[in-house]
Amino acid sequence: MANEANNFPELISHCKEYGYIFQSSEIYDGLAAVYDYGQMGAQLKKNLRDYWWKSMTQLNDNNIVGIDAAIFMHSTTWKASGHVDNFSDPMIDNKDSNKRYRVDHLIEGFAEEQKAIGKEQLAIDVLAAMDKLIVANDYAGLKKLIEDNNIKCAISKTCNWTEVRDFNLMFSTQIGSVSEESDTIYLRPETAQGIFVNFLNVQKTGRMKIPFGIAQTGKAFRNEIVARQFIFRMREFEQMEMQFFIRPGTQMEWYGYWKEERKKWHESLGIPAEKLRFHDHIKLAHYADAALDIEFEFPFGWKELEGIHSRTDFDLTQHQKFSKKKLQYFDNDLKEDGKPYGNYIPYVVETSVGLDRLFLTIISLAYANEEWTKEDGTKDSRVVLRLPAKIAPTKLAILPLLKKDGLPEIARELMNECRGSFMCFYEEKDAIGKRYRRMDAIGTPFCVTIDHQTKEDNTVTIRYRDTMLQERIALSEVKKLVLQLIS
RNA sequence: GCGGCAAUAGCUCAGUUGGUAGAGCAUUAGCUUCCCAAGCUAAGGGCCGAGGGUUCGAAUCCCUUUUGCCGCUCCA
Repeated sequence: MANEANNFPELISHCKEYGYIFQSSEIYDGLAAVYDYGQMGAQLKKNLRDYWWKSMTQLNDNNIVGIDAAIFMHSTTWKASGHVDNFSDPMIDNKDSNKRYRVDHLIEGFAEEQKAIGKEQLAIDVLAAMDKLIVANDYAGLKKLIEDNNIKCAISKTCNWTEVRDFNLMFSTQIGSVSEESDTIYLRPETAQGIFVNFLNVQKTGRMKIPFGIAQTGKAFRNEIVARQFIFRMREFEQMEMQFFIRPGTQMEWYGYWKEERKKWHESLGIPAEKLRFHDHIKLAHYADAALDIEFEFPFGWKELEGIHSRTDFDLTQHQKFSKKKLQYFDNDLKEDGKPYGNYIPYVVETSVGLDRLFLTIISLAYANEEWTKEDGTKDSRVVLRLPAKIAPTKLAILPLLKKDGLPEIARELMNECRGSFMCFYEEKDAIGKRYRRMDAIGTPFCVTIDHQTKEDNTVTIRYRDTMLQERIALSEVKKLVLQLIS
């Protein structure tokens, strides 16, 4: 039935055609790796976000509260987190070997070689020129310096270089007066730091007792050099993450707990277990003592959907150091020896999902271009989005069979009854079959049709998207039934 | 970033050796229609991704650029 072949380009067209996703600034030829969500997409994305938020906070047994921190943060935040220092060096690529070098390392290496063969003055001159250019941020000058001295790639032995580029992943801007260095601020490259800097605020004002979690959804920004595959890797994206604060030494236990818990959550959205897998990180980031990805099999391969990281006390320790404010917790629970655990900086286990990636996961699973043979032997087909009813943008389409004989009036009445409880769509144009197909294409799980019989016995036809089956139910039961089916 | 392919209406595409754009579907208005699109009538919609060049004349040839997909690379 469904297309087994790679239907990714088809899915991208469908997303555009039915108002799910548009390229940003499309009338100006677009902006690379930035996308807008349309009228359907925005609602689906909101439903996914709400579903996550509710299951993390309202329905969770583990004492989790939500916050909404600003995108702008004090610039010292990113010094503390390591984002500034680890990624601010100009880089250059060799086009033949595809090897990437830090520009200063490349030139220093050349100077060492010159020194070794006795050309000390040249080495000194080159290094002096480099220092001047780096201070001036003169990237074109650096490239010229490399070319003028015929500095070669160690692998390809060629001098075929790209432009010199700054590989810092953070976007920067100015706040207030634009002239002073200290006014440079960054668009957050991750939402996590907004939680860490608020750790004590939340713990104290919420009287939170360890273990507890702080959840947050929000935009983050990364100036990716290569950003591709539709909405999978975007320069502006939305994260849904939760930092779970725990007693030191218990991190592996909680890491294991959240790993399983989060996989189950994805399965609760109808993602088949065989399309999900864990991928343990071998090379760990500077902040983690254990890390894994929950991967999904996207149309273009297995890729990260969510990250689970045991971040130790790295972040809170760093913020304590840079802010000179104590970020510790007093644990009154008693140890085996009868004394309280006392003061400590909590350890953290993080769960972090990309909302846009979850969106892509859900919609790529839902999309199907189906064909079948009818009883009379003719072919029939439809394009359908089998979105789970609980997150579908529109839940119910209300369709008068004809736009006369008082049928629209009954339909409008039902619309008014239901629209306060869930998203409804009213349509009286075109043949009923055509309207069903349109609802299939945007993923509406239920359609209710009002016909002449409705006027006689107050019953309607409800038609199910996935099975295409219909049944007759009481008009008065519609709202109750749909509410039950979308919960 | 490197390499490959591509860009014509909302979508899928056609456009012959260069002669100032077409189709199907979709959309809108109306008719028809008592439950699964592709009946009827009419209408709207594109200066061919953008800029420059060659030419009497460019969607078509050349250059630059933007955007997308694929492979490699990258992803603290």
